[in-house]
Amino acid sequence: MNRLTRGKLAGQSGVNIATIRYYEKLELLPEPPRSNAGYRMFSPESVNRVRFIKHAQELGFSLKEIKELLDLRVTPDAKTTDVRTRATEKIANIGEKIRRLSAMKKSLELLVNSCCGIGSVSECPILESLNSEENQVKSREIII
Amino acid sequence: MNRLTRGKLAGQSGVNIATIRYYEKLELLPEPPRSNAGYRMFSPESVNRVRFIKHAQELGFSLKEIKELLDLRVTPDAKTTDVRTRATEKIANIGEKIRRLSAMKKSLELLVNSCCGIGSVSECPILESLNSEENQVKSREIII
DNA sequence: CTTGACCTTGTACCTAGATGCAGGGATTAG
DNA sequence: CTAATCCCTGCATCTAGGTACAAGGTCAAG
Repeated sequence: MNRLTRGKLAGQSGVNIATIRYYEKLELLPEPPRSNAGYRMFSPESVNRVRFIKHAQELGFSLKEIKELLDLRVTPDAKTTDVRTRATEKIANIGEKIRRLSAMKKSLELLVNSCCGIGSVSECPILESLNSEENQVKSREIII
Repeated sequence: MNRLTRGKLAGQSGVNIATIRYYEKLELLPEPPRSNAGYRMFSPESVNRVRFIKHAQELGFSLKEIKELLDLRVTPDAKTTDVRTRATEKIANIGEKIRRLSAMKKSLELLVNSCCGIGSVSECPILESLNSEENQVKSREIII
């Protein structure tokens, strides 16, 4: 079955071995079965789980939020509508992040393009992304 | 000129007053002029700066990275090519974040859509986003 | 059957980011 | 004028996330 010790899991997912332990404590990783000697035996999918956690952190999610994301699934006992509600909230949340990142990207692209021209560039170009964000919020408010 | 004390800046940008002080120490905020009594007099634009910092944090940027983003501008002394290089790197970095968030969003949308149907849902749907990420990486590698 | 590299647990420590407190001055409302 | 409320500085503390260390058990190579 090719199960992994804690060290192997850490190595393959590119984190410190103590981090695995920490994630176990926070219940980000399911409690793994143990060998006779008491060694943890992680499933190979755990590697993806740890990688996902690291990626999600880089996207600004806290470990608590990441746990919520990982817990989003349809199980026999879970109320389907509840799962759907939570998932929909997350989708909106993620959409907002994408919109903000896009605004930042756009500002930087403007900066790069203006570098070669004579176009006057604002004092702090990236701050412009905030303006476009606010404009979007305003227009949404007007619509609503 | 409508300048702001530290408390006012904190209030208007929705952060704790001590946070402003902390950001000053890290040079995320330019050192403001002082009143006769030694009070800080922030410009109104500082509010946007602080808001930008908070937003960028939610997108997974560290304060150090945020400083780099804020420092991206064309100045008489700065080498234009250098600014452009750094900005281009940031753009790529942000693009990657957008791709990952989009993958996560897609997985969750799949989950929500499958909620009402009979479609079998994977054990942990959001982890699927990783797979699509990796596929993209693989295809890029093949191309390169 | 021993040695080195791994595993176990508990506990202490570290960094980033933020916040609180204390002791003293400035400002403003009554 | 005085009390409340703000501001100043230096220093201590807090949380999240992560690491390190120590004392002991296990396993695999030689």
